[in-house]
Amino acid sequence: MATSARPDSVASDTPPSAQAHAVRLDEAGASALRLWVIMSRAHAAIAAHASADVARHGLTLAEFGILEALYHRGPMLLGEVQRRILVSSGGITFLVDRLTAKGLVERRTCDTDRRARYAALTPTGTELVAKIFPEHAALLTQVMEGLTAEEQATTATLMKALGLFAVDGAFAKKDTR
Amino acid sequence: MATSARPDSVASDTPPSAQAHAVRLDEAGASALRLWVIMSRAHAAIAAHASADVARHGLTLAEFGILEALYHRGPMLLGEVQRRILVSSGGITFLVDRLTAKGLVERRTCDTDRRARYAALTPTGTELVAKIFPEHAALLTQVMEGLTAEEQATTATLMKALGLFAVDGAFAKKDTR
DNA sequence: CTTCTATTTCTCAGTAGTGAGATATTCGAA
DNA sequence: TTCGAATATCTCACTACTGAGAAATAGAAG
Repeated sequence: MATSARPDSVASDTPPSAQAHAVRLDEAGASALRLWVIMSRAHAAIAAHASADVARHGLTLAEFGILEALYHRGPMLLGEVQRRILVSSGGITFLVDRLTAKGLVERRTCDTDRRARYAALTPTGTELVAKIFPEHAALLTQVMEGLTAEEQATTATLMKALGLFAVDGAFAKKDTR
Repeated sequence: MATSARPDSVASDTPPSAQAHAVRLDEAGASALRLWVIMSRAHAAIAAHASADVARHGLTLAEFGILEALYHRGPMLLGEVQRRILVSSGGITFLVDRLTAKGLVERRTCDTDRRARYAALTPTGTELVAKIFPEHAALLTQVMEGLTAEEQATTATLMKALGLFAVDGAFAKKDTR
C-alpha cells in the first residue's frame, strides 16, 4: 500500500551515531523559519482535503480553480486566468486543453486582439460548477473550523500582508517587471 | 519566453457575453474560502522564493527539507523523514536515491529492524547544509518582513491550530488511521 | 511453532505540471 | 510607414513527484 505522508508525532528510538547540529539563529530567522514550516504544513493538510474533494469529480485543484474563476467572473483571457491561478504559460494552455477535452470549457476568439483567446464555460461546465462549488465551500468551511470566524479573518489579513510583500516586497529580486 | 504566473492586478476589458454568476454563500463559507485563497497565494509566493534559493545549489525544496531534517536531528528512518516532509512512500525512496547519487546522503541499516533504513548525511552533505542553511534562513527572514516578529508569531499560532485541525480534526474522514 | 496482520521500503508506470523557445500579433516611436 | 520591443498563446521535451502494488520483515495471538 502506498502510504501517504502524515505529520510525525511520535519520537524515534535512538538513531545510530546521532549527531544533531544545534541551530544558532537570531530571533528573526527563527521566527520566519518557524512560520514558513507551520504554514507549509497547514497548507498541505488543507490542500489534501480540497484536492480529494474535487478529485471526486475527476478534477485537479488547478482545473477547479479555472472553472471557479470562469463561473464567478465570466469568460476570461487565458493570460488573466494564468495569473489568477498561478500556473506557467504552458500550464494554462495544457489545462484549458484538458478542460476542453472534458467538454467543460471552450476557447473563444478575442475581437480586439487576435493573439488572445478567451476561456469560457460551456453549459455543461456551468452546470458542473453550480453543483460542486457549494459542496466544496462547505467542505472548506468544515476544514477551517479549527479557527473561529474572527480568527479566520485575522489570519486572512495577516497572510494577505505576507503574500503581497512576498510578491513585490522591498527586497531586490532580479525580476525587472 | 515562458511567462511565469504573477498575481493579477489589472482588470480586463469587457469580455464577450459576460455572464458572471453571483455567489451566495453564508458567512462561514465566505470566510473559509477567502482564507483558503489568500493562504494559497501567500504560500505560493513564498515557496517561489524559497525554491529559487535552494535551486541555486541544484536542490528542490523537498530535497532541502530532507537535508535540513537530517542536519538538525541526525540520522532518521526513511519513514520518519517521509512523515516530516510530507511526501509519498515512493517519493521518499526517490528523493533519498537522488540525494545519494549527489553524494549528500547515505543509507544505513537499522540493527533492530531489518526492514528499515536510516538516511544520514555524508560529510559532503553536512558541509553543504552548514553553508546554505543560514543563507536560506536569511532569505526567508527577508521574505517574511511583511510582518513584524509579533505578527509572525501570531500568524504561526493561528496557522498551527488550523493545520492541526485539518490533519486530525473532528470532521469524519475515511482515513481509519 | 504457525498464522495472520501491520509495517517498512522499494518498484515502476503514470500524471500534472514546468520552462525555454517558437509563432503571431500589437503598439509605440522614429 | 516601418521597425523593434512587448505581449499572448502554443509547442514539446523534460522533471518531480504520486500511488498502487510487491517483497521482506516484524509482532501479536492462538
